[in-house]
Amino acid sequence: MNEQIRKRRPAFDREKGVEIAQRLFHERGYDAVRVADLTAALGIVPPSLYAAYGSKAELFERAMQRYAAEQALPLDEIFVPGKAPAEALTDLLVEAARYYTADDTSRGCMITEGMRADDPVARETATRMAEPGSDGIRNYVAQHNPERATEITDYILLTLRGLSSYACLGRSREKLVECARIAGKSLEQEFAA
Amino acid sequence: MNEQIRKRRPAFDREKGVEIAQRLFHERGYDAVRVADLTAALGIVPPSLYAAYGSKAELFERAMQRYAAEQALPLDEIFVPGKAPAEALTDLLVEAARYYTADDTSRGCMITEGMRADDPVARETATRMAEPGSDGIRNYVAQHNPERATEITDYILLTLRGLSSYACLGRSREKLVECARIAGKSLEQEFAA
DNA sequence: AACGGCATATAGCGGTCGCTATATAGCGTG
DNA sequence: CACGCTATATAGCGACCGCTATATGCCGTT
Repeated sequence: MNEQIRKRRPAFDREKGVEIAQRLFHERGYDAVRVADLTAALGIVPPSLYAAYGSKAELFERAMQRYAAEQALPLDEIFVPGKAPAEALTDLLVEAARYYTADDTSRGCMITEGMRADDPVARETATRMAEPGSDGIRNYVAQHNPERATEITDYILLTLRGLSSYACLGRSREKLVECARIAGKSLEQEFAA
Repeated sequence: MNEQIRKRRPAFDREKGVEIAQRLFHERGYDAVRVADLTAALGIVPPSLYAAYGSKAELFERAMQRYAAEQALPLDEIFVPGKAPAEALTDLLVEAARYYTADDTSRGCMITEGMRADDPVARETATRMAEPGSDGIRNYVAQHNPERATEITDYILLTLRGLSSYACLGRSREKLVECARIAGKSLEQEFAA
């Protein structure tokens, strides 16, 4: 009795799996997502996940690469030449506020929050992936105020962390945008001639 | 052979245990601290911990109460009557920057970071314990700018989150203080008559 | 049609988690 | 001293973790 034969489903879509994993990791954070959550969401069993991606940490890295490629802040569009730097950087903060509240399932910045994971491998991966963004901001700031570039960039990055954390708490988009605007007012003084 | 008798050590100091637990939780966060870490640090075995504190979550609550009582920002000293509100709130941010970098083992604000724990019970406990501080700031702001009290308070709380998160990343006290000062400059405009 | 290789499935490993049933040591009380 | 109570110790529970050894169904190739 109960002679159920083992059904084999067709091969699953690897890239689609990364997309689903990205959503899960972004929604709950690396530590809170279990391998069982991933396999359930992907409709597969653990060996398929490991055969396809190697490990939970490697799947996380692929998910973050996808995130960075698709949902990174468009620095090029925000840092247009000729725009006042204080205005551009305020736009960056406001745009971040909007990105971080794009939907109520994915909260905050996936990379920023990944840097705070308990798992050291995930943390280092996220920290590494955060560098291009930080460098992009630092380079832009240095072009307009080289003497204060480090301080201003730290202030921007710290405010971005505040925005991401606030988003993770479920604070509204309006609240975040308003905070971003207030934070931007400090920049006018920093870039005043 | 190996007839080792069971030695019973004298009763351990409950309050000292809370102090040690506070340091551990503050250093690594609720989720990253295991019961085994706590019992090892306290020099006891699990049943003693559960007999004394009930559970890991209850010990965390007692540790946070101790933290709130001993290491909360001295709002009364910072919000002195007659002081310009922008200056007082900037002092609050700068003082937070100093508190959050008091030593290299306890990073950030224990309550602020507790609100981001994966464990829902710990998260709710921290969220509850954060309310008096938030209310204190909101009340002070409302006394000087009732129309913008919500927005300014959100900005302060968001910046405090940024400071705490930056501290958890190991950023230096100097960096945090400088960020706090820059953040404070927005407040001058908010309170300008 | 026959078959080799691989992606799937079942089942479960070793480890760790928070927590506890049970036994015993030592203190306070008479 | 004798006793009872409580806080300690031993030992381990059940659940879950990330991960994998092994078997088998399916596909592409010939």
